[in-house]
Amino acid sequence: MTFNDIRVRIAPSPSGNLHVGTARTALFNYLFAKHNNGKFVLRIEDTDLERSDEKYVQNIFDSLKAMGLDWDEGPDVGGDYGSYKQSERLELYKNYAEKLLESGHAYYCYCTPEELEAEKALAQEEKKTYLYSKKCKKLSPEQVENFRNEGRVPTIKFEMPVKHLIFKDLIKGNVEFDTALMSDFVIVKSNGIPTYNFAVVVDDIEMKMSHIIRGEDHISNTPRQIVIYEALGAEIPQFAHLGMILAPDRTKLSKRHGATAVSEFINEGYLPEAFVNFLALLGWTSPERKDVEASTSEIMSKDELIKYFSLDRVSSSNAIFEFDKLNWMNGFYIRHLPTPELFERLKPYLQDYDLSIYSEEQIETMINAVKEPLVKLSEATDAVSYFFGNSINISGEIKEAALSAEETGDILSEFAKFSENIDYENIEKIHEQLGEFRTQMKPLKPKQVMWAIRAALTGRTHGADMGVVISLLGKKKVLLRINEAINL
RNA sequence: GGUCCCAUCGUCUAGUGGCCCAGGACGCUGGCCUCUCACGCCGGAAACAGGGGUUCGAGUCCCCUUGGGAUCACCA
Repeated sequence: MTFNDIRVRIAPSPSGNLHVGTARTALFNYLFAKHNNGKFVLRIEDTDLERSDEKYVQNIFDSLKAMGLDWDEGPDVGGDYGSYKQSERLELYKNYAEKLLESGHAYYCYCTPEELEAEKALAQEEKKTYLYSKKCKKLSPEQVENFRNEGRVPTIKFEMPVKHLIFKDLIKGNVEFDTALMSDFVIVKSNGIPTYNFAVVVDDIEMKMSHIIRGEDHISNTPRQIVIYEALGAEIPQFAHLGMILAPDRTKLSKRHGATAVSEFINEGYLPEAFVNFLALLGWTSPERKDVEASTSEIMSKDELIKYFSLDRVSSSNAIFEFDKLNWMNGFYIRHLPTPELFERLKPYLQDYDLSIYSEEQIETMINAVKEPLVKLSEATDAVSYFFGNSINISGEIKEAALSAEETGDILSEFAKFSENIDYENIEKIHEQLGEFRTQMKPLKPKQVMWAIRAALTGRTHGADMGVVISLLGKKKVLLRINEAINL
């Protein structure tokens, strides 16, 4: 098999928004494909009529696109092996099921759910592994006729061949199963819809997948899928099973741990590129890079990830999803974004403000002054709030902390006078003038002086550079706020 | 419970028998910078789950124990 033949896929079921686990699997598939000059395919597995919803298909599209994981073939862009929605491939599965029926690998099963339950309960009681009795395998024509008349609609079951099965997993190594312990299983439901294990195999064969990279929750499905490949005489793809992503409490990542959908993270203000970078490092590490400092060697663009990615550097164990590193990384990306670009990304979070009162240049100055501590874009809303509106609210807490000292009144009234002559247009100059003011206020401590002015002007005990604050606010608002603070 | 997978700092991990009294990043922490928060810079604490082997030598190979995870559907 040449490198050009590499074809991988991500096959989410649209029964919810794109989950971070699925997103990470998609990423690894994407990186593997791109690194090897292969194709990355998107297939929607919507055979669960009950739970599938078109709105989730849209969410999957949007999330994948936001992450920059563009697919070469998929429901919207098409491809040589479509349709890329399972619900539109029903005829195909039917044909394959027919083949299996003819070759004797599969048979009709008329058992009712109740009968099956009873068998399982019995096995449970005897503490034996449940194996279907196969009683429907050798039904006489009369019995079939009777069941039909009763109105029973059969499922199609695949007969599990008994063998010692080994497959070589590209991440886990050899994985072995004894199929004698595995029951015959349904491949076509009574409603005519194929089950997952059957549909994936048919699709992966038809779509010529070379590698199946997925979560290790699928390991136990693998032997069932392999025997279908064999029954169909098809070439078996290479498997690679990724460890799970766990929540900090070491259980499966779920809603109760907070956000689990990629779209939620993005809406909260995580940059897609930071999120992708973080996800890539959950289970994979770059080989040592001599072109960069160790301290930033984990910061990688999509192109770098593609360049360095390989399956043999993927960890075989589970990984815990901790926010600390994601937060740091997101902040790092925010800090390093060119200002105009950052402004663009910040706009959705600044909608409540009248940005037109400032020039583009002033906005950029403002953004640069508040961006350092941002962890998420959404935090910008609060971080710039005091640059807007005339008066500000000063909470009792702030008043207590920064404006309650005896000298505060003096500092503020002196500053009110001083502010008449500030050069508001020139931030550098303001810094110098602020220095002069601090000297003027001696022996009061510089910190105390600045603390009071900051609190009066911003209602905060910390925030943007005071030169920037004063410059952007301008004389009118500075005076207004100082006077309001004096009269507090 | 059966079957399968996994096991290095709190977390993500480097490590493929000697280069490791175990390296990096995040977090934590001490200091510097400083008008605040932060950023940045310099330093620190912090791990090979336990027990047996194999070997001149084991974090690295084998076995057992323990722990964690996954899976046992007419869901995917």
